[in-house]
Amino acid sequence: MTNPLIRKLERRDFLSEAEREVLEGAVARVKEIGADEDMVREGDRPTESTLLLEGFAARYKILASGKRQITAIHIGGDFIDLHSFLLHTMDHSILALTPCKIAVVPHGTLREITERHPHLTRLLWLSTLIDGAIHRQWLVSMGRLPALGQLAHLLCELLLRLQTVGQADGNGIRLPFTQPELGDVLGLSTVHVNRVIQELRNEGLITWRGDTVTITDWERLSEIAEFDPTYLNLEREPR
Amino acid sequence: MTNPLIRKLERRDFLSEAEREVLEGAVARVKEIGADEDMVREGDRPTESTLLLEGFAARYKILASGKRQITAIHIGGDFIDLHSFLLHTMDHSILALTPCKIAVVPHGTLREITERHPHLTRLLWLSTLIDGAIHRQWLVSMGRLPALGQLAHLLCELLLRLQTVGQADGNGIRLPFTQPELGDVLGLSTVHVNRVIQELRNEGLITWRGDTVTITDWERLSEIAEFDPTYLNLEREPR
DNA sequence: CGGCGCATTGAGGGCGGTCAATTGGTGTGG
DNA sequence: CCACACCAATTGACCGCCCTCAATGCGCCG
Repeated sequence: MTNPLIRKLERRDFLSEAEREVLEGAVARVKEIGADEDMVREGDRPTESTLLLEGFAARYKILASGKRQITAIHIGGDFIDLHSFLLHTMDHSILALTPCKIAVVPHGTLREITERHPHLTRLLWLSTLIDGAIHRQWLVSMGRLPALGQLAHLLCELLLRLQTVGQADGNGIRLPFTQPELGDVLGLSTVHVNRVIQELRNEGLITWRGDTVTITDWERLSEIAEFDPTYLNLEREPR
Repeated sequence: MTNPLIRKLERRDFLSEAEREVLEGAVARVKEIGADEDMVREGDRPTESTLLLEGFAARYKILASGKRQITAIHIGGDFIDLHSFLLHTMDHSILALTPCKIAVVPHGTLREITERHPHLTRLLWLSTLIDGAIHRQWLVSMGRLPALGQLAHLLCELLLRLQTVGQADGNGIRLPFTQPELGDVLGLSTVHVNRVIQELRNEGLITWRGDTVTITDWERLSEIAEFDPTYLNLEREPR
């Protein structure tokens, strides 16, 4: 199996054979994580970073009220806590939403990459910049879109991101999120998430059976979401 | 005047004399921008990045409804669109909230830094990671805090960030934002921003005269905000 | 002096929250 | 094998935070 990070980076730039080998060689070991298990916890100071190979993971913070806000959803190919390489102390936790397979990369290896492989370093940097661009887009959706548009936007984004790593089936994707989890992503209550999902269904924009979501009317869905994929940086060009 | 970026980075790590010189030398020229002027526009493909020396700037997107969401506030020392070095196409615009003095750094110079100065590269990368951490915190505030807590959190954050670059006067800061602008930051209406400010005032937590805000009760303000500065990465340690 | 945008205040309405109950699927222990 | 617990999905009733609309006063600038 090809490392999905390589697939993700090659969607944005060209990797040399040597660079691919460095990436493959950076993996110290592969680990399995159970669903609902924390991979990293707030306050930790990890000495290695984890690359998500399979499964879904989420960054989150818990508030004093017990409420939870999920700030990112990660899929195969995402270098989940590459951040901790430079940020050191985790200011949030990361949770496996499904059983996950992860590759572990020691921070020492990452440091060596920054010392010896400038182009590869730029691409790793790029992947964290794309994370930042996604954060900004979520801020826009949360701040200024009604709940319906916000959910529509999330679905548009996830379809494109999953397509990028070959995990979409046409306009259908496997989305193993519960409605309470979706509420924590969107900053909404479970009840309201349920109603908004039904509205998208009733309008004929999506079908949602079990954990499989199919976008049946991309045109109208992306219009409701005011979706513009620029922020996902899907252009392949030298970086 | 010392480059405030150097001050910002030295708050997080130690720079060598050579590195300081590289940073100083990276500036191609210094420019002045008028208040309310766009520094970069959505869709642009800049060939240079801008470092904010003095003033306040904001990243924002405009929606179909005409609504605006500000996704970041930048202060002196922030390398505003360092992102464009790797992201290439701007997916949002950047606005000068006040008259600004900026330093222009060509992308070619940044590329050379990544080729020759790995440690400095890591620190520039770090500064974009801190931006990302701030985005995540804003997501938490927007999603799960009531308006009062959200505003309180913004004030706590800005006080610490301005202190870091020596722009605070004790617990007082100069905040040249209008209430409509604040609304676009917080995702609230102007009317509600006004009411929430008054509540903070009436509770004796802050004073707000002209564009000078003083935090008179940090204890209670940070409690309302559930403020934890970890995400700002104010620790000085090797990166 | 007149125009414009910001700060402020009041009135009324709606989007989304809370509380609560029902249904159904799943896992567990008696 | 069933009783029971637990959680996700769904629905209804009601509530409240925050929005919209509107008006007033004020400061700044042409």
